[in-house]
Amino acid sequence: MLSIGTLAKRTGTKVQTIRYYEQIGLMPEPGRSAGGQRRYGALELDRLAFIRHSRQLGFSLEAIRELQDLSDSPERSCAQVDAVAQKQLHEVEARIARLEALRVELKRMIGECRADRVANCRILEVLRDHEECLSDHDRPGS
Amino acid sequence: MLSIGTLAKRTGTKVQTIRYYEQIGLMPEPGRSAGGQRRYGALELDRLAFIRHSRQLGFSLEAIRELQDLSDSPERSCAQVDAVAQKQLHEVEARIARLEALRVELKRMIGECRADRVANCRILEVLRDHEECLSDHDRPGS
DNA sequence: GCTTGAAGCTACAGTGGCTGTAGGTCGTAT
DNA sequence: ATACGACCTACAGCCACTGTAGCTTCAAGC
Ligand SMILES: [Zn+2]
Ligand SMILES: [Zn+2]
Ligand SMILES: [Zn+2]
Ligand SMILES: [Zn+2]
Repeated sequence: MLSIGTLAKRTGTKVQTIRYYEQIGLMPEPGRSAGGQRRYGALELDRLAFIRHSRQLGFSLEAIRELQDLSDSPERSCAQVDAVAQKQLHEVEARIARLEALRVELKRMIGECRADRVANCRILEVLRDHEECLSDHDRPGS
Repeated sequence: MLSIGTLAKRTGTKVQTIRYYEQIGLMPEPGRSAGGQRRYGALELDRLAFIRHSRQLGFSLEAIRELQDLSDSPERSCAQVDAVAQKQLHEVEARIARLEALRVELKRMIGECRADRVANCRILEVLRDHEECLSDHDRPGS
């Protein structure tokens, strides 16, 4: 039986994160010691490892919930699992494309600056006026 | 003089977002109509356009605050502006590298799945065990 | 001048995925 | 028996917004 701290160390997770996963129903409520402290077994260790690895691959907690549910019906076709992964791949590719466009624009901006005074800094000029840009980049953020 | 709604339309911003920028001190407190509604001029329009364009290029609100402050000292060297942009470029490049690794791993996972049953779905196997992966990808998220 | 409906106002809660803190309790080694 | 680290709950905070409720103001049409 593992304490929450030991489980945390074994999976590279913070203690609070494990409690958070329990709170949102992603991790099951574990057994407790006589004094009320959480005690975990191998099952929970595997489950948390699955969650963490999926997070590292960029899956949302919602997607992970879906994958876990699917994983509990071993006889079903894995088409839905594959669909979740495909969707994740598309999202990653879309983000890459967007960031790649930003990269080009930033690099151009920086390359055009003659390292002079703020008054005629090319970077600020571009930031003030999107007309100076070559690509679109409608949605803010990354 | 522009109402907040007109300013929002002109800059492709939501009304609430403008009020939020004011709340956190990124946009100045504007004048008000007799009835207490916000009224904006060309200065505020420019300022908001700068914020929005910087956001589209992925700068954080904190970085934008810094860029605005620098922009107010036109005689200074633009080295600091360039440094902010460089840092942003590095962050974008780091994120691309990370996402690229995820992309490869996801694609491999999906490619190896023989579209059978959940019980032996390759995708779930990889998610259960990072040993199946080729790359590291320590930090969760994207 | 009056009505009406869109647009504005404040204040606050919620998003995702955690992270940090305060103030108390439990477990275990000595 | 005591000390101290690990645990507990509950809640606030992060980023950059977005949405809602319940009200007030503005502007166009008559
Ligand atoms: Zn410059
Ligand atoms: Zn642009
Ligand atoms: Zn499969
Ligand atoms: Zn892996």
